[in-house]
Amino acid sequence: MVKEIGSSIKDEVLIQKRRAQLQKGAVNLFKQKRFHRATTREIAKAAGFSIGTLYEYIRKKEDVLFLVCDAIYNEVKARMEAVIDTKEPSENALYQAVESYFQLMDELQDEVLVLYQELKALPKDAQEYVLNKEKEMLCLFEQILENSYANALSKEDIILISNNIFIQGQMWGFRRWVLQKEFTLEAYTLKQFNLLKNQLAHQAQIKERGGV
Amino acid sequence: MVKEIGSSIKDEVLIQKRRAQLQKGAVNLFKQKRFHRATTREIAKAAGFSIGTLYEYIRKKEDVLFLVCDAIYNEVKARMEAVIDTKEPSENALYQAVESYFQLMDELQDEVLVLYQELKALPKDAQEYVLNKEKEMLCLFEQILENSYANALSKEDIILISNNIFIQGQMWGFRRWVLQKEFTLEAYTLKQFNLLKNQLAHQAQIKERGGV
Amino acid sequence: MVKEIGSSIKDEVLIQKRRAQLQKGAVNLFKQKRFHRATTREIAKAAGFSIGTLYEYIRKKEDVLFLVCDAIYNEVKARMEAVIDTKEPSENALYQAVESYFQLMDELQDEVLVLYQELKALPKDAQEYVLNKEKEMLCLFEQILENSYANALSKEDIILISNNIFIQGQMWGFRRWVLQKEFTLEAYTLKQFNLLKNQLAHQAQIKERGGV
Amino acid sequence: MVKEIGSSIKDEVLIQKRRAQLQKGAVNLFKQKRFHRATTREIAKAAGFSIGTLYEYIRKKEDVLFLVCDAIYNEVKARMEAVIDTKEPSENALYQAVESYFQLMDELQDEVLVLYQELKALPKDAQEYVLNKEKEMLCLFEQILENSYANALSKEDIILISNNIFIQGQMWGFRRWVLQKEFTLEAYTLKQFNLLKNQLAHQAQIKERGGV
DNA sequence: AATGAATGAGTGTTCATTCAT
DNA sequence: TATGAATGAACACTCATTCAT
Repeated sequence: MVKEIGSSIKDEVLIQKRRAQLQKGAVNLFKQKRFHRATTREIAKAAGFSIGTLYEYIRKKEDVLFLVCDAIYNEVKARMEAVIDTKEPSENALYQAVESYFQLMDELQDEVLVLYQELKALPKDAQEYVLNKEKEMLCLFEQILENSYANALSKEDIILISNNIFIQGQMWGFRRWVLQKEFTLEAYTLKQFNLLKNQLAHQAQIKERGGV
Repeated sequence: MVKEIGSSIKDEVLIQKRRAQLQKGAVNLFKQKRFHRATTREIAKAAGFSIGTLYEYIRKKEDVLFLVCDAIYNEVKARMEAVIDTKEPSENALYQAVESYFQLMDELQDEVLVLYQELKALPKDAQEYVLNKEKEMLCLFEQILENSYANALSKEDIILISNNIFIQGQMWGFRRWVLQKEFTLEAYTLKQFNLLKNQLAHQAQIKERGGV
Repeated sequence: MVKEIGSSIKDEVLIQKRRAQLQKGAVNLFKQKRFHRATTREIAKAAGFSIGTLYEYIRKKEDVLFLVCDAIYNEVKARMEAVIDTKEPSENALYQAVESYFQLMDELQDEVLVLYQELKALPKDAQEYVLNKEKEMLCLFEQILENSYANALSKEDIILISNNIFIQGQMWGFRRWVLQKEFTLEAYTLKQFNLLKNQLAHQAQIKERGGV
Repeated sequence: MVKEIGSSIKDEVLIQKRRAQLQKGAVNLFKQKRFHRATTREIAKAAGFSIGTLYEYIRKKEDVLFLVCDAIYNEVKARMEAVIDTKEPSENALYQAVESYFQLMDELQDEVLVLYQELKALPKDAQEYVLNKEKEMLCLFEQILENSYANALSKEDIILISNNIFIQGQMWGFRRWVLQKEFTLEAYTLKQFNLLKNQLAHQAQIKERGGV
């Protein structure tokens, strides 16, 4: 599923190049200044071209935001899938997934922050597009949990824990002013994974004994 | 600490009344239409007075947002403190706090959503004001954890777990399209608290044995 | 039938006043500079208010044009009807009508010129509105001809001659660089009416003799 | 008198060919979309070449309009002169001229409509160029009238009647929604010519008798 | 000679804010 | 104290025109 943005430029390769430029410049700009406050002229300038050229590659200001969102999620998904596919489901696989995900959230923290800050400003269809990508990511975690802890966890546990992992990754970037002051990424990853492991271990014990 | 908004009206009681009106109308409006998209005229209308009157009680459009933020955090803090004050520190106290907090996040989910969506649009000093209130809340959880699990948890554990609780509460509202489809608030609270308890239990075991 | 333009101003009397101002200024401006070339800022200035105020009384630039058109046709229609109503159908009545109409076209020549220059730029529904008013005017002439020359003229003659009168009136303004150099309005009216009378006389003779 | 448009192309034959292409495409486009609304890109496309190529054959967008005007008037003049040259001045010659002219106005009605709709948008010098061509046409009618009815008509009559003929021809295209619903071109021509003849006959009678 | 990517001045429109009543 | 008409800076977007290839 790809959203068609539209352009009056004929050279497809050039479009790709310019849009990459644009997306990069835009993220940079949006870090300092939110989408709403950034003018189209500023966006153009940040991308290194004129306002006229900007509008050769997009149709609406909104499209810039979409470009940013799309780039992030594609990156996230690509990286996550690369990690997942190569691993046997196991505690180690879960660790690998969590570590990769947290690592990614660290690297892309600006982009992800931008994405979430602006998501609500996108038109409904673009919002759904992003939420779908998000669902796919949640599914990755759910699958790993399911594969590795099928008999320790209920369906509900899996959903809840996946969500917890998901937002703990984002939290690293969102709440950096608290967390990154107290922890290194490694420490954060290790700590959270330990807490997670404890939960899973405990849930397993409980289930063994036949409790809720 | 109270942010001075400024007003040309002398009657303090009237100011309070009008601002309450304003804040209520604004949240209603912002639920449907983000702050950026809402015009001052719409805000005035939602509050039930004219654009001229609006500007008798605020100085800038931004102030409206600030009013909303302030109202939310005051409410949160008030309720949380009520819980804390009446409880001995214990597992039960933690449960009470978590439950109250989640309950509050459920009740105020629109407001909190609005607050977080717009936080970054506020001027730096207002942002800090909000983040300070947030810190106070985190401290509440930290205190309870400290009081009840002092020898089970390291300082880092406390910080991390407080943060986890904090965002899990917000998650209930932010990710409602996933979570509120799968869980009732009670179930969510119970599940998360159980997972939390398991963590704490496991951490305690570990510490007992003299581990990490 | 009145086209609703829309305004955010509540005082109806003020709206009327401002729109009259606007329409007057706009005609003045459009005499020198066509609608398309005139900027909204220029229009506002010509009307004596700021760009912001302009948009308190219209919704779109187009509305200005509509205001102009509407004012003109209402004026034309009102004046023509005043003349017609008071006259018995007769050669004299026809003369009165033609004279009044030509007189009017002389007085409103700028306005009418503007109207016809810009008519095609109006949205379809506004165009129809104007053409309807035009039809009403044609009918006035047709009625007079019918009443006074019923047995001298065929239906087709009436239509054609009405059209001829109609455009001869407009011609006085449109082709002023030729006609107003050669004739006074009185001379033009007299000449054209004489030519018209001759036609009618001849048609009558023809019909009397029973020919086409 | 030919207006110099300017081109960076050396090959004169190619220039003629491309400009013919351009003029044809432009009329087609302007029928649907007025000059002001048509973009240069659309004009280039309608002519079958790129925007870059368009600007090899014109200097300004305006030039396109000028090209259209020029083509129309040259055609009109050529045809009219063909008629004049081959005819003795007489009532029949007048009929031939009127018929040819009306016929042409029928064939070129789109072009003429475009021309008149946009005339006022042309720069002053181009407007004068067109009005001069118009004057030449009026002169053709004046000459025929003068030659054939010299002693029946005053100079003023000749001017007035020439103008009447002229605009009745244009009227056929301009007011097609009324006239072409009621008449065929032949019927219209015949009717108008009859009315004209009656006028001329009557004027002749009057002059004979020595009146005004 | 032909192309089409790049440019940026210019336009319609919005909306926070002011201020006379 | 309340009103709402007036203001103009600021913005998204367009499009005629240029110029390197």
